[in-house]
Amino acid sequence: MIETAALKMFAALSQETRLRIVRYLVECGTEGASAGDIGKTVGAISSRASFHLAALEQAGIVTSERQSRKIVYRANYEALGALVSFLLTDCCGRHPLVVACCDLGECC
Amino acid sequence: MIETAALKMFAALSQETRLRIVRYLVECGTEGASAGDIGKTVGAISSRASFHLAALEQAGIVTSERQSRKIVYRANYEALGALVSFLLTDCCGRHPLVVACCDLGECC
DNA sequence: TCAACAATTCAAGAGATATTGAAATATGAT
DNA sequence: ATCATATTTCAATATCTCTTGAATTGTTGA
Repeated sequence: MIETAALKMFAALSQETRLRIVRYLVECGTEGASAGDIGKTVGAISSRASFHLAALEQAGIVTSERQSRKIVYRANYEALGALVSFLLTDCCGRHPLVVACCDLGECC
Repeated sequence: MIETAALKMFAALSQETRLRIVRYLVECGTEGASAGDIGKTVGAISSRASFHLAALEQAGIVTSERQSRKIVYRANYEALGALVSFLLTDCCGRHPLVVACCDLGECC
């Protein structure tokens, strides 16, 4: 993962509404959820939900697909995994204290 | 880790200069580095380095300690570990795809 | 076609963030 | 005391981000 991509992802996750969206979509799994559904869940009017969903998609954290009238959003697990990897490896050099603190066991 | 703390840390890491500072300080280990040293390393004039170091300290990502004339900054490995944990567990629910993508082996 | 539903786009305003250079503070050496 | 070093603080400016409500686009069903 390139630094600029990580910066965009961190920026995307640094906003309350967007972080809630991500957590909700991770729960939703491969089914995903529609923009309207997401907006209701996180308490955002349509334009606001749309704004933040666009930001998340721009950052590569979610994907979107039109399904008839609705647009279904899904978490991009690969991207999230890459970000965890970036943070753990590229930023923290898999430092023992970091590994210990995040309960990763002995394998890391 | 509480959500607001994670939001602050993500915001702190979403800025190029600050991300560079963090990566440098992680390399420096327990010795840490002075503000001037950090500024030169990441290419920032003193006031800018100071501004970003304050932001990182505010977010809990680094600590500071005066040593005679210099102020030594150090990476807060516990906080970074907690953030990795938050991202992996609270945000991604340790989803198999995420775990796989970030090369965490079988233990997670 | 027309009405409804779902979502995005747009414009405007408020607020936050980043950069710079100058001034201020703190420490140590002569 | 005075000076040099190290860092922070401040003011001004520019830019980016977020929110809202209204207008627009796209899709489906009567």
